[in-house]
Amino acid sequence: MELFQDRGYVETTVQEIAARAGLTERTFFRYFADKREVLFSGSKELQKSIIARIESAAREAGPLDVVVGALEAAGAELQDQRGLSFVRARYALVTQHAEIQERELIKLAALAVGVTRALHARGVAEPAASLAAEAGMAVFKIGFERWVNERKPRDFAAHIREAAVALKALTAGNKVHARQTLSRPVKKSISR
Amino acid sequence: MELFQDRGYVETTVQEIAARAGLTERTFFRYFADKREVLFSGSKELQKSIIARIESAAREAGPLDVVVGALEAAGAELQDQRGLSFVRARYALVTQHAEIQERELIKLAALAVGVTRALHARGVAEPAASLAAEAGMAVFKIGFERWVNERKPRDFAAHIREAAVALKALTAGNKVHARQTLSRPVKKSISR
DNA sequence: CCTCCTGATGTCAGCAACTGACATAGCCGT
DNA sequence: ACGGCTATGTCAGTTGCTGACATCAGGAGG
Repeated sequence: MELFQDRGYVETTVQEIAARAGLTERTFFRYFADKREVLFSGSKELQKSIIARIESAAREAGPLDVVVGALEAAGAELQDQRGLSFVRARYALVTQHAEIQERELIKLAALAVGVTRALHARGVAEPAASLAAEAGMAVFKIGFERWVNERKPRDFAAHIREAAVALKALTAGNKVHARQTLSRPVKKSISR
Repeated sequence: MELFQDRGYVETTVQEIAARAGLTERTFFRYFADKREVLFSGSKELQKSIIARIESAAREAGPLDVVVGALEAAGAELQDQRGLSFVRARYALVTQHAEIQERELIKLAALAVGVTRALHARGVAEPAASLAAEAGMAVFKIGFERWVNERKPRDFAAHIREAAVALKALTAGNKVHARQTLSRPVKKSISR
Protein backbone atom coordinates (compact mmCIF):
# COMPACT_ATOMS: atom_id res chain seq x y z
CA MET A 1 0.00 0.00 0.00
CA GLU A 2 2.81 2.40 0.82
CA LEU A 3 4.52 1.78 -2.49
CA PHE A 4 1.28 1.91 -4.44
CA GLN A 5 0.32 5.21 -2.89
CA ASP A 6 3.76 6.74 -3.27
CA ARG A 7 4.77 5.70 -6.74
CA GLY A 8 1.38 4.65 -8.09
CA TYR A 9 0.15 1.18 -8.85
CA VAL A 10 1.46 0.73 -12.38
CA GLU A 11 4.78 2.35 -11.66
CA THR A 12 5.40 0.10 -8.68
CA THR A 13 7.18 -3.01 -9.84
CA VAL A 14 6.85 -6.41 -8.28
CA GLN A 15 10.56 -6.39 -7.72
CA GLU A 16 10.18 -3.26 -5.59
CA ILE A 17 7.40 -4.82 -3.56
CA ALA A 18 9.46 -7.91 -2.95
CA ALA A 19 12.52 -5.88 -2.07
CA ARG A 20 10.50 -3.86 0.45
CA ALA A 21 9.54 -7.11 2.10
CA GLY A 22 13.15 -8.23 2.09
CA LEU A 23 12.45 -10.90 -0.46
CA THR A 24 13.02 -11.66 -4.08
CA GLU A 25 10.61 -11.25 -6.98
CA ARG A 26 10.39 -15.00 -7.44
CA THR A 27 9.34 -15.48 -3.86
CA PHE A 28 6.60 -12.92 -4.26
CA PHE A 29 5.08 -15.02 -6.99
CA ARG A 30 5.19 -18.06 -4.74
CA TYR A 31 2.82 -16.33 -2.34
CA PHE A 32 0.68 -14.33 -4.74
CA ALA A 33 -0.59 -15.54 -8.08
CA ASP A 34 0.04 -12.14 -9.58
CA LYS A 35 0.69 -8.52 -8.75
CA ARG A 36 -2.94 -7.74 -7.99
CA GLU A 37 -3.47 -10.56 -5.54
CA VAL A 38 -1.39 -8.76 -2.98
CA LEU A 39 -4.35 -6.43 -2.53
CA PHE A 40 -6.72 -9.26 -1.65
CA SER A 41 -5.06 -10.87 1.30
CA GLY A 42 -8.07 -11.13 3.60
CA SER A 43 -10.65 -12.04 1.02
CA LYS A 44 -10.59 -15.77 1.54
CA GLU A 45 -11.19 -15.44 5.26
CA LEU A 46 -13.96 -12.93 4.69
CA GLN A 47 -15.71 -15.30 2.32
CA LYS A 48 -15.39 -18.16 4.78
CA SER A 49 -16.85 -16.02 7.50
CA ILE A 50 -19.82 -15.13 5.35
CA ILE A 51 -20.51 -18.69 4.32
CA ALA A 52 -20.27 -19.87 7.90
CA ARG A 53 -22.82 -17.31 8.97
CA ILE A 54 -25.20 -18.44 6.27
CA GLU A 55 -24.84 -22.04 7.33
CA SER A 56 -25.57 -21.22 10.92
CA ALA A 57 -28.46 -18.87 10.25
CA ALA A 58 -31.91 -19.49 11.65
CA ARG A 59 -33.75 -22.15 9.73
CA GLU A 60 -36.89 -20.17 9.24
CA ALA A 61 -35.27 -17.12 7.73
CA GLY A 62 -35.77 -16.48 4.02
CA PRO A 63 -32.80 -16.73 1.66
CA LEU A 64 -32.35 -13.06 0.97
CA ASP A 65 -32.53 -12.18 4.65
CA VAL A 66 -29.99 -14.82 5.44
CA VAL A 67 -27.59 -13.49 2.86
CA VAL A 68 -28.06 -9.88 3.80
CA GLY A 69 -27.64 -10.73 7.45
CA ALA A 70 -24.38 -12.51 6.79
CA LEU A 71 -23.14 -9.61 4.71
CA GLU A 72 -24.02 -7.13 7.42
CA ALA A 73 -22.01 -9.08 9.93
CA ALA A 74 -19.09 -9.45 7.58
CA GLY A 75 -19.28 -5.78 6.80
CA ALA A 76 -19.07 -4.94 10.47
CA GLU A 77 -16.11 -7.29 10.75
CA LEU A 78 -14.35 -5.56 7.89
CA GLN A 79 -15.06 -2.17 9.37
CA ASP A 80 -13.62 -3.19 12.71
CA GLN A 81 -10.59 -5.03 11.44
CA ARG A 82 -9.29 -2.82 8.67
CA GLY A 83 -10.84 0.51 9.57
CA LEU A 84 -12.51 3.03 7.32
CA SER A 85 -9.37 4.90 6.35
CA PHE A 86 -7.61 1.80 5.11
CA VAL A 87 -10.69 0.69 3.24
CA ARG A 88 -10.92 4.09 1.64
CA ALA A 89 -7.31 4.09 0.52
CA ARG A 90 -7.74 0.66 -0.98
CA TYR A 91 -11.01 1.70 -2.58
CA ALA A 92 -9.25 4.60 -4.27
CA LEU A 93 -6.76 2.18 -5.77
CA VAL A 94 -9.50 -0.12 -6.98
CA THR A 95 -11.52 2.60 -8.64
CA GLN A 96 -8.49 4.14 -10.30
CA HIS A 97 -7.22 0.94 -11.88
CA ALA A 98 -9.53 -1.21 -13.95
CA GLU A 99 -7.02 -4.01 -13.62
CA ILE A 100 -7.62 -4.18 -9.89
CA GLN A 101 -11.34 -3.66 -10.20
CA GLU A 102 -11.55 -6.70 -12.41
CA ARG A 103 -10.02 -8.77 -9.68
CA GLU A 104 -12.38 -7.32 -7.14
CA LEU A 105 -15.33 -8.20 -9.31
CA ILE A 106 -14.28 -11.79 -9.81
CA LYS A 107 -13.79 -12.15 -6.06
CA LEU A 108 -17.33 -10.95 -5.60
CA ALA A 109 -18.53 -13.40 -8.24
CA ALA A 110 -16.71 -16.20 -6.46
CA LEU A 111 -18.38 -15.13 -3.24
CA ALA A 112 -21.74 -15.27 -4.99
CA VAL A 113 -21.01 -18.84 -6.04
CA GLY A 114 -20.10 -19.77 -2.49
CA VAL A 115 -23.21 -18.12 -1.13
CA THR A 116 -25.32 -19.92 -3.69
CA ARG A 117 -23.91 -23.26 -2.62
CA ALA A 118 -24.53 -22.45 1.01
CA LEU A 119 -28.13 -21.65 0.19
CA HIS A 120 -28.49 -24.91 -1.66
CA ALA A 121 -27.34 -26.66 1.47
CA ARG A 122 -30.18 -24.95 3.29
CA GLY A 123 -32.64 -26.36 0.80
CA VAL A 124 -33.14 -23.26 -1.30
CA ALA A 125 -34.02 -24.23 -4.84
CA GLU A 126 -32.46 -23.01 -7.97
CA PRO A 127 -33.21 -19.85 -9.45
CA ALA A 128 -33.89 -18.53 -5.97
CA ALA A 129 -30.49 -19.38 -4.54
CA SER A 130 -28.49 -17.74 -7.30
CA LEU A 131 -30.77 -14.74 -7.33
CA ALA A 132 -30.54 -14.27 -3.60
CA ALA A 133 -26.77 -14.51 -3.84
CA GLU A 134 -26.51 -12.04 -6.68
CA ALA A 135 -29.01 -9.69 -5.16
CA GLY A 136 -27.00 -9.87 -1.98
CA MET A 137 -23.87 -8.88 -3.86
CA ALA A 138 -25.72 -5.94 -5.36
CA VAL A 139 -26.85 -4.83 -1.94
CA PHE A 140 -23.36 -5.24 -0.58
CA LYS A 141 -21.78 -3.33 -3.43
CA ILE A 142 -24.13 -0.39 -3.17
CA GLY A 143 -24.02 -0.34 0.59
CA PHE A 144 -20.25 -0.39 0.41
CA GLU A 145 -20.02 2.49 -2.02
CA ARG A 146 -22.36 4.62 -0.01
CA TRP A 147 -20.46 3.84 3.16
CA VAL A 148 -17.08 4.66 1.70
CA ASN A 149 -18.11 7.82 -0.12
CA GLU A 150 -19.97 9.29 2.78
CA ARG A 151 -18.55 12.42 4.41
CA LYS A 152 -19.74 11.63 7.89
CA PRO A 153 -19.03 7.95 8.31
CA ARG A 154 -21.82 5.80 9.62
CA ASP A 155 -22.02 2.10 10.13
CA PHE A 156 -21.35 -0.14 7.17
CA ALA A 157 -23.97 -2.61 8.33
CA ALA A 158 -26.57 0.15 8.40
CA HIS A 159 -25.84 0.97 4.79
CA ILE A 160 -26.24 -2.63 3.78
CA ARG A 161 -29.52 -2.83 5.61
CA GLU A 162 -30.75 0.31 3.91
CA ALA A 163 -29.81 -1.00 0.50
CA ALA A 164 -31.67 -4.20 1.20
CA VAL A 165 -34.76 -2.29 2.20
CA ALA A 166 -34.51 -0.17 -0.93
CA LEU A 167 -34.22 -3.28 -3.06
CA LYS A 168 -37.35 -4.73 -1.59
CA ALA A 169 -39.18 -1.48 -2.20
CA LEU A 170 -37.98 -1.50 -5.76
CA THR A 171 -39.16 -4.96 -6.59
CA ALA A 172 -42.36 -4.54 -4.69
CA GLY A 173 -43.25 -1.28 -6.37
CA ASN A 174 -43.48 -2.72 -9.83
CA LYS A 175 -46.20 -4.98 -10.97
CA VAL A 176 -45.24 -7.87 -13.09
CA HIS A 177 -47.87 -7.00 -15.60
CA ALA A 178 -46.67 -3.41 -15.83
CA ARG A 179 -44.08 -4.63 -18.24
CA GLN A 180 -43.95 -2.78 -21.46
CA THR A 181 -44.46 -4.73 -24.56
CA LEU A 182 -41.41 -4.42 -26.70
CA SER A 183 -41.62 -4.56 -30.39
CA ARG A 184 -39.18 -7.20 -31.34
CA PRO A 185 -39.03 -8.10 -34.98
CA VAL A 186 -39.50 -11.80 -35.32
CA LYS A 187 -36.44 -13.29 -36.81
CA LYS A 188 -35.31 -16.76 -37.39
CA SER A 189 -35.60 -19.06 -34.45
CA ILE A 190 -32.71 -20.69 -32.84
CA SER A 191 -32.88 -23.94 -34.67
CA ARG A 192 -30.11 -26.42 -34.76
CA MET B 1 -12.17 -18.14 -31.90
CA GLU B 2 -10.70 -20.75 -34.22
CA LEU B 3 -7.25 -20.33 -32.77
CA PHE B 4 -8.52 -20.25 -29.20
CA GLN B 5 -10.50 -23.43 -29.68
CA ASP B 6 -7.71 -25.24 -31.50
CA ARG B 7 -4.67 -24.35 -29.49
CA GLY B 8 -6.34 -23.07 -26.34
CA TYR B 9 -6.55 -19.51 -25.10
CA VAL B 10 -3.29 -19.26 -23.20
CA GLU B 11 -1.30 -21.11 -25.81
CA THR B 12 -2.52 -18.85 -28.56
CA THR B 13 -0.19 -15.93 -28.89
CA VAL B 14 -1.18 -12.47 -30.01
CA GLN B 15 1.32 -12.79 -32.79
CA GLU B 16 -0.54 -15.82 -34.09
CA ILE B 17 -3.86 -14.02 -33.96
CA ALA B 18 -2.43 -11.10 -35.85
CA ALA B 19 -0.78 -13.34 -38.40
CA ARG B 20 -4.05 -15.16 -39.00
CA ALA B 21 -5.63 -11.80 -39.76
CA GLY B 22 -2.75 -10.97 -42.08
CA LEU B 23 -1.49 -8.29 -39.77
CA THR B 24 1.28 -7.64 -37.35
CA GLU B 25 1.24 -7.92 -33.59
CA ARG B 26 1.66 -4.19 -33.23
CA THR B 27 -1.40 -3.55 -35.36
CA PHE B 28 -3.45 -5.89 -33.22
CA PHE B 29 -2.72 -3.74 -30.22
CA ARG B 30 -3.83 -0.67 -32.14
CA TYR B 31 -7.32 -2.14 -32.42
CA PHE B 32 -7.57 -4.01 -29.14
CA ALA B 33 -6.34 -2.76 -25.82
CA ASP B 34 -5.16 -6.24 -24.90
CA LYS B 35 -5.47 -9.87 -25.84
CA ARG B 36 -8.80 -10.34 -24.09
CA GLU B 37 -10.55 -7.46 -25.75
CA VAL B 38 -10.70 -9.34 -29.01
CA LEU B 39 -13.44 -11.42 -27.41
CA PHE B 40 -15.61 -8.39 -26.68
CA SER B 41 -16.07 -6.84 -30.08
CA GLY B 42 -19.83 -6.27 -29.96
CA SER B 43 -20.10 -5.23 -26.34
CA LYS B 44 -20.10 -1.50 -26.91
CA GLU B 45 -22.94 -1.70 -29.39
CA LEU B 46 -24.91 -3.98 -27.12
CA GLN B 47 -24.56 -1.54 -24.26
CA LYS B 48 -25.65 1.35 -26.46
CA SER B 49 -28.66 -0.59 -27.58
CA ILE B 50 -29.67 -1.30 -24.01
CA ILE B 51 -29.26 2.29 -22.90
CA ALA B 52 -31.23 3.52 -25.87
CA ARG B 53 -34.09 1.21 -25.02
CA ILE B 54 -34.13 2.46 -21.46
CA GLU B 55 -34.23 6.04 -22.63
CA SER B 56 -37.13 5.37 -24.94
CA ALA B 57 -39.12 3.24 -22.53
CA ALA B 58 -42.62 4.14 -21.47
CA ARG B 59 -42.70 6.86 -18.84
CA GLU B 60 -44.99 5.09 -16.45
CA ALA B 61 -42.94 1.93 -16.23
CA GLY B 62 -41.05 1.28 -13.01
CA PRO B 63 -37.25 1.25 -13.05
CA LEU B 64 -36.75 -2.47 -12.67
CA ASP B 65 -39.26 -3.26 -15.38
CA VAL B 66 -37.61 -0.80 -17.68
CA VAL B 67 -34.22 -2.37 -17.16
CA VAL B 68 -35.46 -5.91 -17.47
CA GLY B 69 -37.39 -5.02 -20.60
CA ALA B 70 -34.30 -3.52 -22.19
CA LEU B 71 -32.25 -6.55 -21.26
CA GLU B 72 -34.83 -8.90 -22.72
CA ALA B 73 -34.73 -7.06 -25.99
CA ALA B 74 -30.94 -6.97 -26.02
CA GLY B 75 -30.87 -10.64 -25.20
CA ALA B 76 -33.10 -11.39 -28.13
CA GLU B 77 -30.82 -9.29 -30.29
CA LEU B 78 -27.79 -11.22 -29.14
CA GLN B 79 -29.53 -14.51 -29.73
CA ASP B 80 -30.46 -13.54 -33.25
CA GLN B 81 -27.19 -11.97 -34.23
CA ARG B 82 -24.61 -14.35 -32.85
CA GLY B 83 -26.60 -17.52 -32.47
CA LEU B 84 -26.66 -19.93 -29.58
CA SER B 85 -23.79 -22.09 -30.78
CA PHE B 86 -21.41 -19.17 -31.01
CA VAL B 87 -22.51 -17.86 -27.65
CA ARG B 88 -21.95 -21.28 -26.16
CA ALA B 89 -18.47 -21.58 -27.58
CA ARG B 90 -17.58 -18.17 -26.24
CA TYR B 91 -19.17 -18.99 -22.89
CA ALA B 92 -16.97 -22.06 -22.61
CA LEU B 93 -13.92 -19.89 -23.09
CA VAL B 94 -15.08 -17.40 -20.50
CA THR B 95 -15.78 -19.99 -17.85
CA GLN B 96 -12.52 -21.81 -18.43
CA HIS B 97 -10.30 -18.78 -18.11
CA ALA B 98 -10.61 -16.49 -15.12
CA GLU B 99 -8.66 -13.89 -17.04
CA ILE B 100 -11.47 -13.58 -19.57
CA GLN B 101 -14.19 -13.81 -16.97
CA GLU B 102 -12.72 -10.82 -15.21
CA ARG B 103 -13.09 -8.80 -18.35
CA GLU B 104 -16.64 -10.01 -18.80
CA LEU B 105 -17.48 -8.95 -15.28
CA ILE B 106 -16.08 -5.48 -15.67
CA LYS B 107 -18.04 -5.05 -18.88
CA LEU B 108 -21.14 -5.95 -16.97
CA ALA B 109 -20.21 -3.48 -14.24
CA ALA B 110 -19.72 -0.79 -16.85
CA LEU B 111 -23.12 -1.64 -18.25
CA ALA B 112 -24.59 -1.27 -14.80
CA VAL B 113 -23.09 2.19 -14.55
CA GLY B 114 -24.55 3.15 -17.90
CA VAL B 115 -27.94 1.78 -16.95
CA THR B 116 -27.81 3.69 -13.69
CA ARG B 117 -27.12 6.92 -15.52
CA ALA B 118 -29.96 6.27 -17.93
CA LEU B 119 -32.28 5.73 -15.00
CA HIS B 120 -31.14 8.97 -13.44
CA ALA B 121 -32.08 10.70 -16.65
CA ARG B 122 -35.57 9.27 -16.24
CA GLY B 123 -35.78 10.81 -12.79
CA VAL B 124 -35.09 7.71 -10.75
CA ALA B 125 -33.45 8.65 -7.48
CA GLU B 126 -30.35 7.21 -6.03
CA PRO B 127 -30.29 4.08 -4.22
CA ALA B 128 -33.11 2.93 -6.50
CA ALA B 129 -31.31 3.55 -9.77
CA SER B 130 -28.15 1.68 -8.82
CA LEU B 131 -30.13 -1.13 -7.29
CA ALA B 132 -32.35 -1.52 -10.30
CA ALA B 133 -29.28 -1.60 -12.50
CA GLU B 134 -27.47 -4.15 -10.38
CA ALA B 135 -30.57 -6.25 -9.91
CA GLY B 136 -30.99 -6.14 -13.66
CA MET B 137 -27.47 -7.43 -14.12
CA ALA B 138 -28.19 -10.27 -11.72
CA VAL B 139 -31.31 -11.18 -13.63
CA PHE B 140 -29.43 -11.02 -16.90
CA LYS B 141 -26.57 -13.12 -15.62
CA ILE B 142 -28.77 -15.86 -14.26
CA GLY B 143 -31.07 -15.82 -17.25
CA PHE B 144 -28.04 -16.09 -19.47
CA GLU B 145 -26.55 -19.03 -17.64
CA ARG B 146 -29.80 -20.92 -17.65
CA TRP B 147 -30.26 -20.22 -21.32
CA VAL B 148 -26.79 -21.34 -22.30
CA ASN B 149 -26.70 -24.45 -20.15
CA GLU B 150 -30.09 -25.70 -21.15
CA ARG B 151 -30.20 -28.89 -23.13
CA LYS B 152 -33.29 -27.97 -25.14
CA PRO B 153 -32.72 -24.33 -26.07
CA ARG B 154 -35.53 -21.91 -25.43
CA ASP B 155 -35.72 -18.17 -25.83
CA PHE B 156 -33.16 -16.07 -24.02
CA ALA B 157 -35.73 -13.37 -23.36
CA ALA B 158 -37.99 -15.90 -21.70
CA HIS B 159 -35.22 -16.87 -19.31
CA ILE B 160 -34.60 -13.27 -18.40
CA ARG B 161 -38.27 -12.75 -17.77
CA GLU B 162 -38.42 -15.82 -15.57
CA ALA B 163 -35.44 -14.67 -13.56
CA ALA B 164 -37.06 -11.29 -13.04
CA VAL B 165 -40.25 -12.90 -11.81
CA ALA B 166 -38.26 -15.12 -9.47
CA LEU B 167 -36.44 -12.13 -8.09
CA LYS B 168 -39.68 -10.35 -7.33
CA ALA B 169 -40.97 -13.42 -5.60
CA LEU B 170 -37.77 -13.63 -3.59
CA THR B 171 -37.84 -10.11 -2.30
CA ALA B 172 -41.56 -10.10 -1.74
CA GLY B 173 -41.67 -12.93 0.75
CA ASN B 174 -39.15 -11.72 3.29
CA LYS B 175 -38.51 -8.84 5.61
CA VAL B 176 -35.09 -7.42 6.16
CA HIS B 177 -33.66 -8.14 9.54
CA ALA B 178 -36.04 -10.83 10.57
CA ARG B 179 -34.76 -10.46 14.10
CA GLN B 180 -36.98 -12.73 16.00
CA THR B 181 -40.21 -12.84 14.10
CA LEU B 182 -40.65 -14.34 10.76
CA SER B 183 -43.43 -12.69 8.92
CA ARG B 184 -44.75 -15.66 7.07
CA PRO B 185 -43.92 -19.21 6.13
CA VAL B 186 -41.15 -19.37 3.61
CA LYS B 187 -42.28 -20.47 0.26
CA LYS B 188 -39.58 -21.57 -1.98
CA SER B 189 -41.50 -21.72 -5.11
CA ILE B 190 -40.98 -20.53 -8.56
CA SER B 191 -39.01 -22.03 -11.27
CA ARG B 192 -39.36 -24.74 -13.67
C1' DC C 1 1.23 15.16 -63.04
C1' DC C 2 3.38 16.42 -58.85
C1' DT C 3 3.20 17.38 -54.04
C1' DC C 4 1.78 17.32 -49.59
C1' DC C 5 -0.85 15.43 -46.06
C1' DT C 6 -3.01 11.90 -43.55
C1' DG C 7 -4.05 7.50 -41.76
C1' DA C 8 -2.93 2.81 -41.48
C1' DT C 9 0.64 -0.41 -41.00
C1' DG C 10 5.36 -2.23 -40.21
C1' DT C 11 9.87 -2.41 -37.68
C1' DC C 12 12.51 -2.32 -33.71
C1' DA C 13 13.88 -2.01 -29.11
C1' DG C 14 12.60 -2.44 -24.52
C1' DC C 15 10.19 -3.20 -20.02
C1' DA C 16 7.65 -5.73 -16.75
C1' DA C 17 4.85 -9.65 -15.52
C1' DC C 18 5.13 -14.27 -14.97
C1' DT C 19 7.18 -19.36 -15.26
C1' DG C 20 10.12 -23.51 -15.12
C1' DA C 21 14.33 -25.67 -13.69
C1' DC C 22 17.73 -26.05 -10.67
C1' DA C 23 20.67 -24.71 -6.66
C1' DT C 24 21.29 -23.49 -1.83
C1' DA C 25 20.50 -22.84 3.00
C1' DG C 26 18.32 -23.55 7.25
C1' DC C 27 15.58 -26.38 10.34
C1' DC C 28 13.99 -30.76 12.33
C1' DG C 29 13.62 -35.40 13.60
C1' DT C 30 16.23 -39.59 13.99
C1' DA D 1 26.10 -36.51 11.85
C1' DC D 2 22.78 -37.60 8.62
C1' DG D 3 19.01 -37.17 5.57
C1' DG D 4 14.99 -34.94 4.23
C1' DC D 5 11.84 -31.06 3.93
C1' DT D 6 10.70 -26.35 3.14
C1' DA D 7 11.62 -21.72 2.05
C1' DT D 8 14.23 -18.92 -0.70
C1' DG D 9 17.49 -17.54 -4.33
C1' DT D 10 19.37 -17.61 -9.16
C1' DC D 11 18.88 -17.72 -13.94
C1' DA D 12 17.02 -17.87 -18.33
C1' DG D 13 13.19 -17.54 -21.16
C1' DT D 14 8.41 -16.35 -23.00
C1' DT D 15 4.74 -13.19 -23.71
C1' DG D 16 1.97 -9.21 -23.25
C1' DC D 17 2.25 -4.58 -24.13
C1' DT D 18 4.42 0.28 -25.30
C1' DG D 19 6.97 4.19 -27.41
C1' DA D 20 9.48 5.97 -31.25
C1' DC D 21 10.21 6.11 -35.77
C1' DA D 22 9.83 4.56 -40.68
C1' DT D 23 7.11 3.35 -44.70
C1' DC D 24 3.45 3.29 -47.83
C1' DA D 25 -0.90 4.05 -50.19
C1' DG D 26 -4.59 7.16 -51.30
C1' DG D 27 -6.86 11.66 -51.65
C1' DA D 28 -6.94 16.84 -52.03
C1' DG D 29 -5.24 20.51 -54.19
C1' DG D 30 -2.09 23.10 -57.02
